Amino acid sequence: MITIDYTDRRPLYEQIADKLAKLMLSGVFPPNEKLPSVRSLATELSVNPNTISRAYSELEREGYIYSVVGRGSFVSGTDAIIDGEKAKLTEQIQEEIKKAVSLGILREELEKILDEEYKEG
Amino acid sequence: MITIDYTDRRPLYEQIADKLAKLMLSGVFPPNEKLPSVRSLATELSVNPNTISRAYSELEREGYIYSVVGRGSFVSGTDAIIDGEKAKLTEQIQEEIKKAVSLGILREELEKILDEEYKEG
DNA sequence: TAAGTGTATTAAGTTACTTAATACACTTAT
DNA sequence: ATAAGTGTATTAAGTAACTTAATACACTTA
Repeated sequence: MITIDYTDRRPLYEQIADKLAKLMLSGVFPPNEKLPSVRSLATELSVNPNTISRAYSELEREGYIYSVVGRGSFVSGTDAIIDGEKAKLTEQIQEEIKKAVSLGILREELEKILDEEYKEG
Repeated sequence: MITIDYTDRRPLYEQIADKLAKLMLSGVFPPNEKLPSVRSLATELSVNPNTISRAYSELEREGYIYSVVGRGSFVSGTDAIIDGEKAKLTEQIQEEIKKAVSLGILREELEKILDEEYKEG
């Protein structure tokens, strides 16, 4: 479900939180769905439970999930926020692509990046 | 000339290299201009000379500057600087596209932006 | 009651970054 | 020639964030 990329410079908890967020946004974990328990996900990823706990804390702080002692962690509905972020990010990307064009970066270069990032991962 | 932002999560050498790069691109340091010496900039920023040395090494690796023992460090020609800037912008775009993917933005949306910006004319 | 849940604490280990103190070979100015 | 200034390299030590490890607690569920 999640694979850890050890070439990634970011801390594990951040990387795991990001991938979980992506899974939630892609619908693998719909709103109110129960996430894997801290201990089970730690075992699955061969990582310390504290690391998962921190990843979940970050996700909770960002509004993606909510956790209840004794019950588990659950996906919260964040669709409105996400739509806003999408629009903002899209504008940002367009600005950077404008800079790329003026610097003479070829479209093929950017297509190559799209191939990488939209590969599955 | 340069101020250090201690809320920035990146390492000092990277932050300093970035700001120097921007100064070069904005023309504050024209091609072939002599940069501050490792020791003087270290003193000015209250930072260890090794940290400046590493920042300069990064800039040299990226083609922004060239260094000569006994003489100093100098801004490279415009072409080299632009190459460095291209590399940096490409990295930035890749980061944003990563975010786009995790937000569920479809590839087609980004292709549409590319169509707009790379339209001939 | 037993097992599973999130959360908290303390300790130890790891890694990258940073500082510090030197040293070297070289260039420039005196 | 001498002194000062240059980039670069090395070794050591310190710092901070991250990670692992071992427990413990309060709670919920089967």
